[in-house]
Amino acid sequence: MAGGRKFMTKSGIEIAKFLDKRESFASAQEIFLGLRAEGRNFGLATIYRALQSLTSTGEVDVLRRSDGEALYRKCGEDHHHHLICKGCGKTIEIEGVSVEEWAHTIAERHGFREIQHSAEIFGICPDCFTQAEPKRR
Amino acid sequence: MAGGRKFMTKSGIEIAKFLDKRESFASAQEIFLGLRAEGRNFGLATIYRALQSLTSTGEVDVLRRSDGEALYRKCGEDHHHHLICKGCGKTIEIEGVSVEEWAHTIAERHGFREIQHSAEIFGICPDCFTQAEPKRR
DNA sequence: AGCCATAGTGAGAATGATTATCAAAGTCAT
DNA sequence: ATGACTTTGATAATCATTCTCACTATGGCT
Repeated sequence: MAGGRKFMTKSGIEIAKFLDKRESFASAQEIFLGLRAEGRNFGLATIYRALQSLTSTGEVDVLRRSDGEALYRKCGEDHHHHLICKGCGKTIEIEGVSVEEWAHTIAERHGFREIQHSAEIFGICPDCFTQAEPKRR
Repeated sequence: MAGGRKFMTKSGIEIAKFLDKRESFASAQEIFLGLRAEGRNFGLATIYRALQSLTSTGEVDVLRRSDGEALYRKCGEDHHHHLICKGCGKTIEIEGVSVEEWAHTIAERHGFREIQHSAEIFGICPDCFTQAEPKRR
């Protein structure tokens, strides 16, 4: 079920590499600017295209910031959830067996099929908590 | 912690009532059109303002559709999660003690503070499953 | 090498939700 | 009714994302 390696264009590979180096979620615009800062000038359209492709194969995870902007991150391919720092954006992949069970149980109780679920935890990481000042924004 | 009743404008009250009658999440645009269909012509700006106010007091829940559009729903004021039908949008409020515990445990293990979490379950409800054809869209 | 077919790129336009403006209309205690 | 203040809503402005389309790179094939 885990999408296997799919064909990826040259720019797609570079964009994936860029995400590999980050430990936090990044918006398409941040990726665009980040690559530009490295001298790699991709068009926004290319970035969005690559991101779509990467998310469709499951190589990249997406989630929505509260303002609706999409954030992307390169992750392990197996199912997992995230613990995200509201200060610096640092993201930790976590497992959630109890969440899986919970979703399954609830869904069954109500007769729902084709279940998916989302579960993320947000908070302030120890670094940001001690430094009164968050690293980002 | 649960935000108490806050002052609400006249239109805000009408918009809240409109949401009261729905059992599924609605976008701002849907609310706009729905009210208009009832002969209540509010400006979009007014709808968005009321929605902001309602969500800030916790009277209305927000979540993001996969395309990033915000969806609103009048809910019980105590903390809960949602089971949402991907077919008709029908939404059921559910509790998730195990999720709360999970979030708390994980956060503590990593030293995170000021924890929040989100957890929703999506699936096809029994009605939509039997009728091959979903009610909405 | 030269040539075609096809996929990939990117500047800029188009879309669409949300937010900001701001003048006009409503509210209310005096 | 008067003035101080709030609410409203038509419209313009933002901003992320998607679409267009001419142009370029690529890969086979001779």
